[in-house]
Amino acid sequence: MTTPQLTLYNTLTRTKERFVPIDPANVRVYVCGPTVYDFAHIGNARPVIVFDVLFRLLRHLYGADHVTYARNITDVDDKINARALRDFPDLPLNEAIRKVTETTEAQFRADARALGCLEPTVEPRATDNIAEMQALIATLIANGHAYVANGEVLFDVKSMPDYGQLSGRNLDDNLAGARIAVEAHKKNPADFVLWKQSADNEPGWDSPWGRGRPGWHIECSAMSERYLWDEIKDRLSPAAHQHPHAFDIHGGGLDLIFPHHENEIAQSRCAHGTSAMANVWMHNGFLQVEGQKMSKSLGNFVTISQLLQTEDFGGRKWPGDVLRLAMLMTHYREPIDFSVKRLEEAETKLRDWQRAAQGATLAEGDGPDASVVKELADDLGFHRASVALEVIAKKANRDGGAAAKHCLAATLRFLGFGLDSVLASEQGADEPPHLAAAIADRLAALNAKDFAKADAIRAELAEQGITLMDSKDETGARQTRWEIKR
RNA sequence: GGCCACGUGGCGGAGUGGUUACGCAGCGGAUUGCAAAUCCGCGUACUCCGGUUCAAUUCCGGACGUGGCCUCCA
Repeated sequence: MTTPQLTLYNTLTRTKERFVPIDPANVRVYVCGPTVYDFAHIGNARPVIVFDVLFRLLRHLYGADHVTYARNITDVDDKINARALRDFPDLPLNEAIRKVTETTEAQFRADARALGCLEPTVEPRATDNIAEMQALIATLIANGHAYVANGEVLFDVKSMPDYGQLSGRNLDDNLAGARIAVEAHKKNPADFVLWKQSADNEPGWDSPWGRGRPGWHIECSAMSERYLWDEIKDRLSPAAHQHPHAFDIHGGGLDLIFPHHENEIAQSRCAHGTSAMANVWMHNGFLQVEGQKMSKSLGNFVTISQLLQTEDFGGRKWPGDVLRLAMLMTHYREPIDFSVKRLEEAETKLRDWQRAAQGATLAEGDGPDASVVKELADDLGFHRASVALEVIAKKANRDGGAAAKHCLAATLRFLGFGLDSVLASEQGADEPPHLAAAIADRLAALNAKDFAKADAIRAELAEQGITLMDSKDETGARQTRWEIKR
């Protein structure tokens, strides 16, 4: 089997391109992670899931030990401060902030796990990288790309001739919008903050520019530099050293293209004097909820944990991998209208696959089917991959489909799906009490041709959400399997 | 106002310059004591208006519509 060529859509060039890693032995990916001030909502779940699929695919194509995936945790931010003051008014600010960020971060990790996502290779926190940010800022000042004004350090966008490449907009276009507040101390209205002063009651770190805190964009420039270049550069190939500081893929939501990613590029390229921060820029599309923009005021704001743990959405709880499939049913760059119906469809599909894969025993090294990998390798064509999966499932359901069954199970595992999350079976440990006795009674009734009694037992179980499925074994004796809706 | 996506059957969702996936739901059949599960089969679409072409859902232009960014945001 030949390894398929990976193709990815690059926002920078607005085309699908063959993916060529700078160093195939060290494929490097950075994705903007959450700002930990509140529960992650289902919109946040999309990039987490999409880039998890990319991570899994890269590990498959290049080897699990040859991919570094960094996803940051932004734990310094004015929204966090506000939340800390609101929720813990009696605590000292730093302690209150830690409470907010620690609980939110733990919740985020739990959510990501429930969605079937692997942990990234590194999950750096902004507050652990303040020194790196300060060093980067100092370099930008020394290079003439940043200046101090009014107690702030600002990036000078005019100092970068090709600023705006990623978003495809130039500074004059932005000015025409006239929605950028003009601040007198800025040389140019589009100049953005690298470091800002903190009041005594705000979190802050000492710096050459006074006690303050970093701007948002500088965090990602500093952390990607540290974890995708500085700390691993000794292992990188000579070819990689031809392109110092640059890494392979940078991802995030569509909304981050401007200004966040644009500004990251400006900072990193100007600090290091390079022509590219990352070679490929990938952005996932947005989602709406039941046809409307998700917002707190509309009351359709749904968090991941609400979906998993409460009955707020559709009157029931949803398994994490159903949410995962609902998210992946649509290509990652297309918009999604998130709805109960969509979740139900995902669940139906997942249940079919899990039924077809039931009974397979997997070994550790069992990998995905080539047809599925091939579709994913074409710009993460998950939907086409799921069609390939359906083909395998059909084979598995036919007589003598043991090989297909095994292949299906291995592929599901590879894609991050459980094998029984929407299916409870006799193999499961959670058999309801008295079920075995009820089934035995019913079989006895059937053998005595007492269909009325047998059907009564079946109806009673159905009310408990248990579905019975009769079949016959090789000898012609009746067998009963069961499933629970959960 | 500027920039960027998108518009396919009841729903989800691929794809293609000519023969029009796939899934769900629906319908019919096989199987079943009856079901369920499974298998087999069937139907309906390419926003609108121009243009290019022997031929467009697919290419070009325009209109309309939806969403996003331009300010914190996945």
